[in-house]
Amino acid sequence: MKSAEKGADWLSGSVRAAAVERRLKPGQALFHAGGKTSGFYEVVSGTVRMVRVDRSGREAVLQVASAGDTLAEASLFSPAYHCDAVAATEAVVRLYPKSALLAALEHDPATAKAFAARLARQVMTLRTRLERRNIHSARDRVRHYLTINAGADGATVVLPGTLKDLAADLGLTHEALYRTLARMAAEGEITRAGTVIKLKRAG
Amino acid sequence: MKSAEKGADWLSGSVRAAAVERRLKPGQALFHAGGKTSGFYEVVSGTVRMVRVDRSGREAVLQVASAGDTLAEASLFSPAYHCDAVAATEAVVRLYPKSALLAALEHDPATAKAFAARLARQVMTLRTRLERRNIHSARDRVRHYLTINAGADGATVVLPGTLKDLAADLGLTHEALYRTLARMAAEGEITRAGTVIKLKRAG
DNA sequence: TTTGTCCTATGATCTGGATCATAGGCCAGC
DNA sequence: GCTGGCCTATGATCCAGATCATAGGACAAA
Repeated sequence: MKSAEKGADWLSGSVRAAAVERRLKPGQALFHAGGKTSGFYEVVSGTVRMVRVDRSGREAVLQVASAGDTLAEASLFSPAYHCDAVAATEAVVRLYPKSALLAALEHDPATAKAFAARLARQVMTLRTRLERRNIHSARDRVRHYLTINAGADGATVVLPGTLKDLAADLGLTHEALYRTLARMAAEGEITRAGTVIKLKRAG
Repeated sequence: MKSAEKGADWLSGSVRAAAVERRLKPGQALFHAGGKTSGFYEVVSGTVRMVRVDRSGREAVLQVASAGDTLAEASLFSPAYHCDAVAATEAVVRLYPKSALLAALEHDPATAKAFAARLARQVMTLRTRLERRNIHSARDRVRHYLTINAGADGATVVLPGTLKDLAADLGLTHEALYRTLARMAAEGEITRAGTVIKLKRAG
């Protein structure tokens, strides 16, 4: 593969070829609210925070993007950014220029379809994650996660990261998650070997 | 069923013209996991629940769609549904046939762009709502909401629904929200007249 | 007018998860 | 081998928000 063709494999080669990488120091801004949009970004490494600041100086975090995440997709369809993006750590981002992607959307139906498909899938998983946060009990939240992420056998879940990562994803402290998993295992609802969890029959 | 050109104004006329309405009784299924996908839906009235059931019979809700919401967008890019959709109440839904939308994506760049734009905006707001749920304190959650939803003056928020609706959106009980708003008003952080809230200078 | 429903509101109590503290295991780098 | 950092794990305590209860007001239907 050509070096230029790294990153998001759901984008067509021409769009990926137009991508530009940029290195950021902690605290350095990627763009500011009101600035002219130049495209959307993919985080290669580090983390970037999107922040909205109101007149009274209060800040509100809209998103924290880590390696692999994309950000500011909506800016493709708007002339100006509507929030600030600031590197929270040393970070590398890849810019996919607006013009390249919009041109692809116009002239290349396959790319348009792939782009829409990715966004639709993101909407789906975000809705699911949000729905999970409506569950109060830690145990039911874990059940929800396991049920939805069970593999082809409908019972086995291989965690994509550490238990701490999962705890953050579930909106629990890691302590609460450890305890919950321990209890579920003790009561026979699951069996566990490291980050591989198997759901057992209910009842 | 009449296919008047109502509903989703972000879709081209030709797609809207192809829409089909369907009326559901409580408990009636809209589609089942594994079934061939026929398109995506918009809820006209009532509420529809998307549910995933695992081998052991456990259920997990993926989404609860109410009037105005859309569902199963991702099914456009997949041959089979991956969950069940069941009406939770008497409901009316509008089906946008897969073929019509996919054809539009291929041949009509404007529609493709509008569709992608809508999805991108949804991704953005969902990410923001999810981020908000990471905030533990009720007060900070309300602040986050107000800051992000402040109008052009950066201070005034007109709620789109009732306080109960807002409480649900924030992931709080209505009692907790009432108390939090009362305290914020008492301490001069906000002023409130019904569902119109004004942010005051930060303390 | 009366009844019923729903939103708003606030008091009293309870609890599950957050927080704080401690410790063992594992691995990378020195 | 030793050290430091991080993940895993569990105990003790605390507290914000959930839950339960009660009540006034707005509004629609009967």
